[in-house]
Amino acid sequence: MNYDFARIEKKWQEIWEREKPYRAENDSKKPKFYGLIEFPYPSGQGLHVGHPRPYTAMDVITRKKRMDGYNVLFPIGYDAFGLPTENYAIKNHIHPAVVTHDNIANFTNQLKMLGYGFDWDRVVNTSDPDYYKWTQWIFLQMFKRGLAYKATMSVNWCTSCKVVLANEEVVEGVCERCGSEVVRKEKSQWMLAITKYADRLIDDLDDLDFIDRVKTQQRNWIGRSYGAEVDFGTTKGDKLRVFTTRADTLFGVTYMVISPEHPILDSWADAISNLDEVREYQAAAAKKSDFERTEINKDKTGVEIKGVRAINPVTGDEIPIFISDYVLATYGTGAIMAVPGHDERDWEFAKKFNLPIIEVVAGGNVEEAAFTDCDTGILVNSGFLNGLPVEEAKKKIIQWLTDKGLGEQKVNFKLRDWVFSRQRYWGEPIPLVYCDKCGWQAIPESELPLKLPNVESYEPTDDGESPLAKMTDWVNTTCPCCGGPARRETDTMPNWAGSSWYFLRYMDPHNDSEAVSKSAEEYWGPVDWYNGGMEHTTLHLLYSRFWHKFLYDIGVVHTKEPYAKRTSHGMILGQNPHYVGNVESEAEKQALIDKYGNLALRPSVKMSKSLGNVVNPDDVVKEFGADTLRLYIMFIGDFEKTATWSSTAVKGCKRFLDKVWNLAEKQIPGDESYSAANSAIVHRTIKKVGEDIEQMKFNTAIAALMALVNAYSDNKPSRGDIKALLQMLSPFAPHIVEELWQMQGFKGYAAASKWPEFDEKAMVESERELAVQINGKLRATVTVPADSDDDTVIAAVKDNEKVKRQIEGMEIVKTIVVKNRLVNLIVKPAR
RNA sequence: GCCGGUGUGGCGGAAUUGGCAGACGCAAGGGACUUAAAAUCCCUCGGUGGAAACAUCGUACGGGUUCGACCCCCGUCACCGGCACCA
Repeated sequence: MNYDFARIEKKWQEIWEREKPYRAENDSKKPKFYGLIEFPYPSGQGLHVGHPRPYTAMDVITRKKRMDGYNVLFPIGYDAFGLPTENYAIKNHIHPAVVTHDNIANFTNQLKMLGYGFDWDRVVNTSDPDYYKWTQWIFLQMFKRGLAYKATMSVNWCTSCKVVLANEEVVEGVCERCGSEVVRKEKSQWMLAITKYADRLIDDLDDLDFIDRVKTQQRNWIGRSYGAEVDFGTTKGDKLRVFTTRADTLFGVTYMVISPEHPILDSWADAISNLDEVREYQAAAAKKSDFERTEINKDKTGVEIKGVRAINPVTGDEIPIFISDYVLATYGTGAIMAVPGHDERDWEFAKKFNLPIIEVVAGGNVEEAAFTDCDTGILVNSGFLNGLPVEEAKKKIIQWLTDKGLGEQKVNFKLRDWVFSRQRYWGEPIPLVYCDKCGWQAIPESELPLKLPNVESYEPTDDGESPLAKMTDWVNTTCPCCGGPARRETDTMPNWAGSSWYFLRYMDPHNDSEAVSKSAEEYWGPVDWYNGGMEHTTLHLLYSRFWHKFLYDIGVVHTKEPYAKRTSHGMILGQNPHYVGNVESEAEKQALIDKYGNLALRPSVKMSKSLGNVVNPDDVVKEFGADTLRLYIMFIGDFEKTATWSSTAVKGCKRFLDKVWNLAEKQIPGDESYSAANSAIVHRTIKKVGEDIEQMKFNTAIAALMALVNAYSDNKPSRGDIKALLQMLSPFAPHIVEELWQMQGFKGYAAASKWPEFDEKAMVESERELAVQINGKLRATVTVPADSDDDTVIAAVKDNEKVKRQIEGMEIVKTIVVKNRLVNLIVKPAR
């Protein structure tokens, strides 16, 4: 019979709403467990089927933890500031706060419909003044300690959003959100000095339980390299400083390259004989976007600076200087020493401009290619470094340079400071004012929150001013320092601000005197397990680690790191309607390839409206119920890998729940012990499901539950057998389980019951079937009592008819016995 | 180019980490029940040969180590993700 999921799910959701069984207690004696998921951006489209994957996973984990006796914090909230809402508001002339409110209401309904065990009393909303008061407060603390500073610099500018972007928000030269072209623009911006934390952000990864690909990506993004800065002399008599990781190759420098933006060029202007040519190259480089400059990296361009030459500090040789846009102004010193023999880019440039190539590290052929191996190379043609391996030569030359005052050891990072202002309306106002006399000043903390004023129009201006700039009443204020006239900052914070500390607010969400109380933070922190998307690795995850480290430094939090453990889920893809595998005839296939190109070759693709392959969770719940959706999304495949939604495969999970219903809908009499026939598999399943949940192997946990139910179909389950099944199923399918739990007459919530225990001894069957191999090939199986000793096993094997036939006339030269598993007989023909 | 990952039936995926490859599920085929369909239940389901017993091949490809390899080592190919002139 098919169970009435619609009635049952509604019934239990109402009960949970009323009785709040998932509430976390702030003053509990129990051990705590804080499980976190990335809170959603409340978009107008509502929840899509990608959301339930990480949510259900952490719901299952936290439900299991509750059954293990933990005081669990599993919160939810909304990352509510952001551009899509603002753009929608502009288009439809509705206040973004109203749009946000409606979207949140919709999300809340959808999340409740899926039966998640969130603590609904702790919901946070980043656009709520009671929340962003503390976002502003944290920013002010950074400002007061010099970590927030204003700088005029070349920034990424999205031509469509009309807003600056952080480096992390530019993907392949286009805007991460809207996909429009990103150009460079000179603007005065608030910056956060994340680079001051670069070392700690790398080093502290070592002690964290993050999956490796997250650690690796963060390390690569921060991009620490150890090297040296070296001063080269010039014929102008000044110095040109470079950064290099290969100071050992100093004797091999045959020319230098500086970036087109390098400031030293201006001071050389009167000495440069080909100044027009140089200026022309600079102008051409300035016009290109970063993307264009890196896109054409196959063909290097450059201009020699005639009239000024550099002097190699170790050889005293005069060498030419070039400008080229392959040298970045923003990394190192904006100038490099070129060692074409041992650097691929320099080699390429030297070949093109016919510059000399000197071998200073033996081991390759520098006429054919740059030799860059640091592990095997030995220094040659390098004076006092000759004969040394690369690493030793590096140390020796850096010491030499330091002693002579020509250079020093230096660490460089790819990571840039975080561009923190946005020229948009729907974000946290930056709580600073500018006074002509006193400069930038923080507003008094008593004036927080600095609320967003209502504006007539949210349209950003083409010249890159925030819509707030038009609100002169709001902008004009008095200086908190001298009392004179001052103007408010009109840029707002990026949407990454509110999410950089939200996990702390969940610990103490209603506190109006502190961001989070000391006692709440000391009890709940750090987050024990944080699951989220890989796309946030170098954005939210890095930013929030930075903020947390700052809060640690000023004594707000007691741990160096916000998250003890980080895991990540794979995306849910949709079926590709244009996939060539869906059609039979060759002509149709070719037509699809002609029409859609590479797209036609993929069986599954990202869900999108234009492809019409979007799966709406509401529809799935309506047809199969929330429990089936939850179960299927966990069963769909390896949690870490991308998976493709299959509307037919969902049915299998519904059938499984129907089977469970049919087994348990009638009250089973008796005590709560396991039946003799099922005892072993029940114990095994308890072990398997428990361990699999801990390791996020949800698909095999569910497979084990299905196998258990199949066993119950063969051997009628006892009351105890059913109880164990319901308890193990409870984290995955809480509605049907509570209904059956109640019908069986068990007390309280199944979700509040204690996770069943297993006994290793009870797990093994009394008899074991062993594989019998002859010369490594499977030939038979024998059944022996469990844990039989080798002699018993061998005797049983030799007694087996099939084995007898196989070893007829053979001599057994070796016997391998693997306890409770297999026997391998190595035989050869008897002489 | 560099870093990380993946490759197993028609499909999603298992395999106690070196010990019976294909658990569990989907799809498919056959049967039962039904006036019929749905639902449900039973059987089959990697390839080849064979009524069958059984034999033989089989975890991207080529080699190696081992009594034994999806798993370890060497090489090759393909795909996915991240970074990408970072000196």
